[in-house]
Amino acid sequence: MAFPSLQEQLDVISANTVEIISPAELETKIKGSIESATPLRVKLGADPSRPDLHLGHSVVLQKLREFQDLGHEAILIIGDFTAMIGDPSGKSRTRPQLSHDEARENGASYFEQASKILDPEKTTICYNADWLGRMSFADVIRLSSHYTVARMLERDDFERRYRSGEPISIHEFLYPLAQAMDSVHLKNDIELGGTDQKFNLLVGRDLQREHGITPQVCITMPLLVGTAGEDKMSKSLGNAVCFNDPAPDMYGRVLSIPDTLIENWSRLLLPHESEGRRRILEGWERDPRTAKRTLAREIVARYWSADEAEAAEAHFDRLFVHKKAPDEIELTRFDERELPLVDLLAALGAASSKNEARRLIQQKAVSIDEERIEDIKAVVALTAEPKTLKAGKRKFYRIAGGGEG
RNA sequence: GGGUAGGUAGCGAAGUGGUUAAACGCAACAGACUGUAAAUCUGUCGACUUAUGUCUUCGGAGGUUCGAAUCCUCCCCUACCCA
Repeated sequence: MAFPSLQEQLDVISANTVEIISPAELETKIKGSIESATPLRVKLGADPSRPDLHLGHSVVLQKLREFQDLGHEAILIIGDFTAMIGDPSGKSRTRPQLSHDEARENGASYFEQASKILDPEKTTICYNADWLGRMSFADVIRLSSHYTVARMLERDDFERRYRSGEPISIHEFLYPLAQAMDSVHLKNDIELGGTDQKFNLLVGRDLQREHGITPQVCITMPLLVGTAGEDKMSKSLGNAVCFNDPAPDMYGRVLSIPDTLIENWSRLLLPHESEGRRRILEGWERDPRTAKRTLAREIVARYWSADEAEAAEAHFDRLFVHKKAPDEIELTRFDERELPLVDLLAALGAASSKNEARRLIQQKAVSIDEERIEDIKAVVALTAEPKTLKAGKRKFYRIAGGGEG
């Protein structure tokens, strides 16, 4: 196929990037690609130990998609080998060591989710256990001799942890090398990653060079800030919007971001040519409410559908703007004819303990059929006719009793 | 192998014999406010009971004491220094 012109490609590729190492090499590679009519091989590593993709992942996936649309080859590497070892880095010490099957399964799930952004037909998937798993201990030692401790400690988080006295396991030093081996194996032209991957990407570059391969160009993308507006988006921080979040949840979560994030999210998460993106960027300062609603609808539409986005918005308005109960709530039927409210809340899962249930009641958070209940000893009559129970702002239940149905 | 400093609730961090279910901060939850939020204010934040009492918690196991997160013994874990 014919590739777009050099300038066209450079414009698309460099949009939203934080750093390109190096722009000159990128240009050379693109030129070569056009001349030889050969697509560039663009690598993106995927961590299968966390198979829940969220909007943060989409920033980099989107960039990979842009490469695909330019006619280049997208290679998704599932790090099944590294996941099998288990990565204790930093806070998540409980990160599980996955079995090979689990890692493959998660990898498949990752690909399925990523297909909401990527063109699955044009995506090559590799599993790095295929080559890393064949290395002998001697191979690993030889590999590790390419890098020094001092250079490893250049990495931001290693340096920080070392200085603050947090443990760093030896094998963590091997992760960048393992990832770099992927680049040596694939002989890819470009590697994408978030800014937190910069060090790892550079190791790949070095290692390729030492193996006599033209070093990859490293492209880093910004890390998306999470819904709370502070830290980067991450599942464990609870500030993520996941690809698989139900449409109404997704809509609500996007709508709850601070106004200051509207512009950044729109730039990073909506396709360039999108009409909504243009409207938001033009008008968000004047009317943040409308802009944010547009943003939320666009995002939901992308992962679900336009119809579901509309429905999610209607649902949200009903619940939070008009403070009404949602249309459809699952009905829970009890055998008893009456139950203490406290027990009821615990049984429904609205509270994790009876103590917590009492607290909710005392805090005026519980109502039945729009009627607030403040007595912690209240007993609820369970009739055949369902009642609507509300606990807090967003927990709704429909309850009914009487075994006779 | 030797030494030093540590391991306290989801996280961070006080507390070194009793009035400590354990200060304080963050997170979380609820209420008020609002365009959803954020910010702010108020409150809650081990469990069971609802009355104010019981039970379980301060790395683990024992022990001393009327009484221990706090003292003793052994063990496990982490960081740093020396070898």
